[in-house]
Amino acid sequence: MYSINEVAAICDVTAHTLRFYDKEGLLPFVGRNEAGNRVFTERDLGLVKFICCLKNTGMPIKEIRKYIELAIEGEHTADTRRDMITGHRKEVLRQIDELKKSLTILDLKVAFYDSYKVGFQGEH
Amino acid sequence: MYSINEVAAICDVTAHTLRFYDKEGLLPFVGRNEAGNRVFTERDLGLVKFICCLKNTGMPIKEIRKYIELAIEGEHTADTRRDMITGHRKEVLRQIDELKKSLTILDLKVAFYDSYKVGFQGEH
DNA sequence: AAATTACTTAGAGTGGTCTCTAACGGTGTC
DNA sequence: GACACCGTTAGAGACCACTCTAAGTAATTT
Repeated sequence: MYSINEVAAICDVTAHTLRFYDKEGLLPFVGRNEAGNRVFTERDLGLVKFICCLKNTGMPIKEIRKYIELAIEGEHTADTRRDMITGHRKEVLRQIDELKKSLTILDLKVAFYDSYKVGFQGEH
Repeated sequence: MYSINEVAAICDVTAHTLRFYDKEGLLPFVGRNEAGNRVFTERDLGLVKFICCLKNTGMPIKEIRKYIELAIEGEHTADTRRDMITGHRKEVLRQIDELKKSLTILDLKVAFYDSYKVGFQGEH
């Protein structure tokens, strides 16, 4: 069992952010103790980690909520969820590809600065 | 010579965005024609493309402005600019690395959904 | 001459993701 | 009992990067 601050530390977010996610419907699975405080099980922690993975790869909160809602709904939504993840996987591949292209441009720029240093004159 | 809309089309942004960038100090090098309209040279286009490259890889507008200001300042800022780009290059490498890690997690999830389909029962 | 098109400006509004504040409640230790 | 500490809520505010509006100018087409 984990407190909100423990989960926050593990997932590298603030407790504020987790409460914000809860308010946005991303954490409907989280239970409470007698005092009304959020209590995260090991399984909850795993889901939060996955939510952070989706967030870190640019999935909007709305779509993450949709995914969570489907997960809560039950087994019969598994196909839809699989499709969401494979679709998002493609998007992540696209992001990686774009970043790699940009990296090439940055490398060229650095190469220019280096060539400039040794006397080559060109445009910047 | 290019109009704002031509540059917008080439760089896959809107003219609105280019004017916004201008207002933010990202395009101080762009000239005007007799009518007061922005006119982009081939060299300007190259710089806008590079600005978009920086933006697409997550460099904040403030930092891009700093880079542009240095470039305008002259040759003696070349070292600083080189450092900015190599620093940003590292950041892009970090982004790619993180995306690849996230991709692995997504792959595992897809694999789970597939194993689930053929009868394996586990956590979701 | 009127309409259309392309551009201009200042400035307001939007959307997303936090981020923080204020006021409060319950638990543990001295 | 007092205080620290961890948690709660509603809601305001911040920040970024646009995105759009309103009102206007200038050139071109019909």
